[in-house]
Amino acid sequence: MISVSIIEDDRVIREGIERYLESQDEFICLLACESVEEMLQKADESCPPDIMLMDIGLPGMSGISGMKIINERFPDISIIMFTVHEDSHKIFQSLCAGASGYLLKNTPFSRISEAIKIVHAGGSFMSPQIARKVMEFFHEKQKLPEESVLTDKEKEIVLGLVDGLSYKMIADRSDISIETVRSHIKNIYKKLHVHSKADVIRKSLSGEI
Amino acid sequence: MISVSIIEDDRVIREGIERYLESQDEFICLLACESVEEMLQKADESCPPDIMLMDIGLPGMSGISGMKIINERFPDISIIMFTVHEDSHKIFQSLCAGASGYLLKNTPFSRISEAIKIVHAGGSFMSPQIARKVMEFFHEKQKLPEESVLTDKEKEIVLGLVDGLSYKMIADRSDISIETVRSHIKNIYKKLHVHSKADVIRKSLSGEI
DNA sequence: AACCATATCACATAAAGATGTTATTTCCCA
DNA sequence: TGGGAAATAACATCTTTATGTGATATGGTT
Repeated sequence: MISVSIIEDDRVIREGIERYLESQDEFICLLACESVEEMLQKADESCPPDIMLMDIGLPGMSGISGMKIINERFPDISIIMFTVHEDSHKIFQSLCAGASGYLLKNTPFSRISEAIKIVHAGGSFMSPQIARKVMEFFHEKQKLPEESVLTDKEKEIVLGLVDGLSYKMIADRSDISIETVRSHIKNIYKKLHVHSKADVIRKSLSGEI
Repeated sequence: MISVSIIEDDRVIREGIERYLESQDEFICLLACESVEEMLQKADESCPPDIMLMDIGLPGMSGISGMKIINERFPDISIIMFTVHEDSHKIFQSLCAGASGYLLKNTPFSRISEAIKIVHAGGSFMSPQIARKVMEFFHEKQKLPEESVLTDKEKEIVLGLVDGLSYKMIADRSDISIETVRSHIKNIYKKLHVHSKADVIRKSLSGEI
């Protein structure tokens, strides 16, 4: 018998899952709340669930913040995120915060119960779209040997941008005119196919340049 | 109809999978080889399979080296690693080399065909034990939880900046006015003692926020 | 009830950035 | 030896940022 608690603000979804799990012999649904706050208030410290199924986009405290708290207070609970978010940031935030599973909301009930069983058995489950993003995260690490297309001068300018300098400051530091800095930056943008300083900084810091 | 090729040195396993796939209407098995070298020699350049199922521990060239070559020569093939290895190093090597799926050899046929279908549809699949290791990789990343001075909303804005969005785009994404974005950013700058987007991006990417 | 942090929005303005066009000089190499 | 990057620079123009001042609404704290 696997005990499960649910945090999900959409009543229809919450009660749907609750009823589905209750209809299965192998599950018992301890609590179904609509916010982390409610869960924290109602949770029975002496009898935590095996699995917590929680939404990310919750009223009040976000699921990601909530997960950290729940993980601290109940370290034995395995948490499965349950969300519409396919946004990479959210996914990696969730994984870093300690999720043991990541399900998209379009997942059928049968799959949800399967994921719960997998996680309870010590495995992890991600919806295929999520798994794809996670795998792509690793793939990118691989395409480092991309020799920079930038010239030495251009790299020097990029370093200035990364250091947070303005065009004027870069010009002073390299002892060239601000117009030359502009010129270099225009070329850098063309070569990297970007249109803002932010993109250059991000690419540079993530090792893409 | 999904076309599949197999590289697996164990004849029993190889032919077992081949026969199973051929018995299903939705699959066609193009090639079943016992080494990367054999595959490379026999492969029909004009008609690559949709999916390549390959072992890691192969005679001659390893599956990981082979995957890199296959990925280069046939960039459209999605590769599913199929192995007994639960060794983290092998897993991450495979993911970095471009795998789209990772199945343990104890996976039942029905699950294998399911994984192939998922990958063919653009998702990814990992056996639960593998998914667990991948997730644990991220958990470790969460070392020192330095509490940010920023509010959730402010963090949301910061993410927008890091993504290279303009104020206008951030406003649209968060469904607030650009004036509110300005307002948040002013507060963020004050809290972080910075005076430019570049500084925020750098701090954020280097984990200072 | 008064207070404070948060989130929202507006107006204003100076500074910085993005982008196009054009031009000169130097140095390499085919 | 002439063509082509690379570095330098100027001018123009439009967009985006940075920053101040101020206002309203909400929710929690004291």
